[in-house]
Amino acid sequence: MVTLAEVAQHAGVSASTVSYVLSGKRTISAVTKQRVERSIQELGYHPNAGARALASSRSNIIALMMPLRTDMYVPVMMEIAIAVATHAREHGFDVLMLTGEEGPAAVQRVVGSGLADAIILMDVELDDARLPLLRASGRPAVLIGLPAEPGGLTCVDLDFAEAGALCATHLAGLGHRDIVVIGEAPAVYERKTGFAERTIEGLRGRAQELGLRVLHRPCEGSYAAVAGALGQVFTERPGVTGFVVQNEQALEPLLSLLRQDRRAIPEDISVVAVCPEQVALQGSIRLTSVTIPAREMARQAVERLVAKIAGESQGEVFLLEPELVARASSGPAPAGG
Amino acid sequence: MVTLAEVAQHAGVSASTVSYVLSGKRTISAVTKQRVERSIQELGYHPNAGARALASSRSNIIALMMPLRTDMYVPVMMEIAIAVATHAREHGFDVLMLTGEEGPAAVQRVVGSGLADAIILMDVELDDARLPLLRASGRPAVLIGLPAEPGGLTCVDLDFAEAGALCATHLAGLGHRDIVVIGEAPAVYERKTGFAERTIEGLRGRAQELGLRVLHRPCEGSYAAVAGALGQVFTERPGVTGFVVQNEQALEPLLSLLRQDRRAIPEDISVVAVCPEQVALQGSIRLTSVTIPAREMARQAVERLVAKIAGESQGEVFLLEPELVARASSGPAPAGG
DNA sequence: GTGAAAGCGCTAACAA
DNA sequence: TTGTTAGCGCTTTCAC
Repeated sequence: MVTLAEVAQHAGVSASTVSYVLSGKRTISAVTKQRVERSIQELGYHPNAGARALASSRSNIIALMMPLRTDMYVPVMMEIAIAVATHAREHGFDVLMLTGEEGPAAVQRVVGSGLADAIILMDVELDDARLPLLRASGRPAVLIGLPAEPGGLTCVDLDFAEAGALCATHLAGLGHRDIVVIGEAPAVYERKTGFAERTIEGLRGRAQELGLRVLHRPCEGSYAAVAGALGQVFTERPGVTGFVVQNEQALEPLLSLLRQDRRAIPEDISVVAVCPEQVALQGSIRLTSVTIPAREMARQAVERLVAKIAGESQGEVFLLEPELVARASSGPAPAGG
Repeated sequence: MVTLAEVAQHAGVSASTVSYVLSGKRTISAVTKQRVERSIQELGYHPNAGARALASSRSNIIALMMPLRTDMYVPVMMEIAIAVATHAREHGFDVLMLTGEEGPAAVQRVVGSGLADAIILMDVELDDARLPLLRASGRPAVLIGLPAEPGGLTCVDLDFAEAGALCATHLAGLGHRDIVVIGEAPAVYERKTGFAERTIEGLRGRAQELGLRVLHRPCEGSYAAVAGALGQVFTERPGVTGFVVQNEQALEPLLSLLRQDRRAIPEDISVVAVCPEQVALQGSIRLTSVTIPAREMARQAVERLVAKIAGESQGEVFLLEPELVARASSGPAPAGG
């Protein structure tokens, strides 16, 4: 293994000079710099991560804590994780992947040991057990999601209330009066992550202003569950003309069932989805949707975190402005109402 | 920050004793051990990861290199990643997530710096640029996937050839004579990851033995692409009665289109999928399938890697035996042929 | 069964 | 602009 000392010797300079060439924390003459860089090349030197972390008390690692449930919401999570890793690298950080299984203790472990300089928490619950530990640790942290009490922590999330409101506005603008929301699985609401609730609240508020009638149905993503929900919905609300769907898994079953039921989209029924753009585009019909900007959330989370590590930022809540893109799945409410 | 020295002082023992209590690498009297453990508790001590890595030249970190493409094959990748992290923790390792963007250089970086003790590579291509670097580094590594030249490297993968063969056997056993394979997107074949090719080869070989006629169609996962492929297929092979699908995305569109086409499953058409179990179970019909055992692959990869880190294992190829589970989507070939 | 002490490879004062 | 040096907190050999 090549060490900094060997590089120094090979280049005929002191160890600190090599270190400073690497870090750029002090001005080095062009010649010296070149000599050192050449030696680094020739010897194939890689700074030892452990030694560096010990001496500088910075590991240049960000911990990313994933959700507890593997099955849920998967594409978004994956997209966020990859984007976090990518942006972290741009700032010289690597990403340590923590799963939920270890529980809140994982926070203490990686932070207490100095393994990670900072943490990003995904899938934050309203009253998340990890938050007290995080606050106590004093380490920089960013939450992707919005707990009930952000108090001092930095949060990045989509403004789901506004997302819901946008759906209501869009459908109302097209003349719909009676709409149904197919929501996430009941388990999601039970876990109290908040985003699903915020969506429906925002939607309900706007619906009231606009005189829309709303029925909300949490629903599993399986074909059978969607079929069941749909059956009930059409019984309870025969006049429904608009669907808002916040449940990736339920989307294809829903479209498929409506088709079987000879209800044309968007002529008879309009559908608006809250989902990642990719999902809105890949199905049997291009869906009008409010995009969940996974990458942008990841980017912001990393930027905020890096700023905090550098001591340049305080706890704040950043809600991304949602955008509704009208595509082929929504249109004017049918005349007969 | 609490250090080992402080714990030692608090417990009235030497630093090395505390270290040995922690590592268990030498016998300690019960009393001493208890005293030390109490001090650790009381002071809230966490061993410093950097110092530990420096002194022991072991980081207790495994690097997991994800695929280059975010969009492809996502649920399986996510499942593997989570399972790798979980099993790694069981062996005291954390997992560093590397994305493909950094390219093969990432291998050198994490391994050269001692950041990671070992690497797991996902989404391995037949002629993967990372492999020479990996071999040169001499670090323990496990590939999930099977390159053209494993030479000395440990590989874990599903025996896709056998998976393909199982599909042929199953359909032949039900009396089908004319089958179509809906494969992965052309891009997957172009990338030469090999698994898709191995499947079709295994299937073709068995099909020949059993007198099956086979048409293979790579296909994008979009609804439109599947519709196009299906149209062609029924023109070229009007007598087809069996489909084998190795393309998660294409599954729902296919089922939906067959339904629209008034072809009943399994009465008119049998469908066998190669996919994760979850995918086979969640759709509109429970699919006969060969399971892609993501978790098992992850588990094996970690076990092999840990063995290699401990110096107990050499390079070997482990192909997991596939299993076909007959469910509702396959049945006897229709009588009329 | 326990302690003393020499590093591990690097960073960052302090000096020049 | 560069060099000298004292640690960073831990592991592990050597000694008892």
